[in-house]
Amino acid sequence: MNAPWVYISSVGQYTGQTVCIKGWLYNKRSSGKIHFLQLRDGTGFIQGVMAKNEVDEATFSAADRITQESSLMVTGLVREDKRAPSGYELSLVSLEPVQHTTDYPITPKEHGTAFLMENRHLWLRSSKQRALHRLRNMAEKAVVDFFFDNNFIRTDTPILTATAAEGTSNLFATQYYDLGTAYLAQTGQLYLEAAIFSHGLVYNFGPTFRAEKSKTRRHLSEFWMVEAEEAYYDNDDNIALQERLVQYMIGRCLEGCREELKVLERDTAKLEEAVNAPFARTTYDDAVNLLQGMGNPIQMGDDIGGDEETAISRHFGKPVFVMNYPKKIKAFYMKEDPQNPERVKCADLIASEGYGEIIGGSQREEDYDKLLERMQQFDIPVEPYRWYVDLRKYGSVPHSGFGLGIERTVSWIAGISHVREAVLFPRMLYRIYP
RNA sequence: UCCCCGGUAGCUCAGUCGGUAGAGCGGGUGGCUGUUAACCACUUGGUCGGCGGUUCGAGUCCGUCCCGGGGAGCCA
Repeated sequence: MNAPWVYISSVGQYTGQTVCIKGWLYNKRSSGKIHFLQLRDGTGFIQGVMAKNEVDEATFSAADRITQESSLMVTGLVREDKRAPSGYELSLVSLEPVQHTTDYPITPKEHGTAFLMENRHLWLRSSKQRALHRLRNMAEKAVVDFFFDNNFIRTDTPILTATAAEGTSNLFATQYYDLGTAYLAQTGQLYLEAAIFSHGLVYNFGPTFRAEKSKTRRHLSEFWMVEAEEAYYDNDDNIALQERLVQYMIGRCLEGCREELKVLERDTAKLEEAVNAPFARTTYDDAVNLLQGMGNPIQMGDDIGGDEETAISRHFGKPVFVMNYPKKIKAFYMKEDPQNPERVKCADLIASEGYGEIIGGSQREEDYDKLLERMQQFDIPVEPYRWYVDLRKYGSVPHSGFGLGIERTVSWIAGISHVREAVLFPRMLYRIYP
């Protein structure tokens, strides 16, 4: 049998022809003299039908014995069939097991998340997980395309660093030769700030590490972040850029991942709204007043927590930028608001539908003396940051930047309840296996 | 670190007032030519998270430890 090997995704081009599919058995149903084999090959799913009176006895009993998640190669005639979800079926003429699986732990029935996380290496094969990671693939492609098309240069920043950007706690430490302790980067921002003086507009995309002892649906110890840094952009330019990026990402996913969003049972109405209408904008002060008006006990000067974010996002009904936070609760490098020195020129983007903060960004302090003053206020030693403050001496310019969390953004687009599914093998407070 | 919830068959769970350990799914056997988490019959399957205590008797009550889940703080 010399049937050509084809992928399920392109099987429609072979209607009426006999083809070979190489893949795995997803599930099987049988009615004694007819077998229904649910096949997948990485590109899609198709049902193979084998009737007893159409094949020899050995072939029929091979299909009878084949088990869930066995690898196999089959040949069959491609047929259009209205009863098939994809519109196509395979009339099987032969079946060759590649490896016979026994006792596959994940059945087509319900499982708890603890069990599924323990079997993450197998869970990835499930259709919802497949859809999710294909959606992530599209979101990442959108990021790269967006920045490329907008004249940004991808300048990936180091993962091993000597210093902390935002305080020394919450960092993973490791021994670095004879040079002392190195830390896994929790941001590449400071390095990107150096790169704008070479390229003007830059971004990075890579893993970032935070040893926060957070156990919530929004936290990972290792997550992927897109960070951009823009010379001569003020806070408003920065926000406008973020809005365009997020809308582009959602638009590409809506357009290119219709099947995946259907598998994920995502109600896409809110996403379509987000693409077509401007995001809301508010200030920290207005948000606090709003929350207080809703009976929230938040005080002026407090940070905005998870519950407050949800309340704000519900109020606006769409993604919302919260701008100009108090200086005291934000990082040292953020630029003071000239209108109000107690506030900084920053913005967090809170996704809609309760998905929380997906972007943190700000205009940076570009003045040498002001920056040193702020570092002093935050008790940050200058010496390890000598190179960073140096940037304010040699052609300093106003500039801004932001970081977007990929898993949070993908979770929102996918409509899933926990970021841990949005990354292949999540690293969390109590989980590093598998 | 703190608060809340949970741990019973391979998986998902039920287990009343402290009185013989249960179901569905999975596995096995048989049946079924259009199944869609197929179905039907039979069958298999237990260190009730560990240790200690109360009791004639503990899955159930008490103490303690371990493991997991969600949240707070912090953040993307």
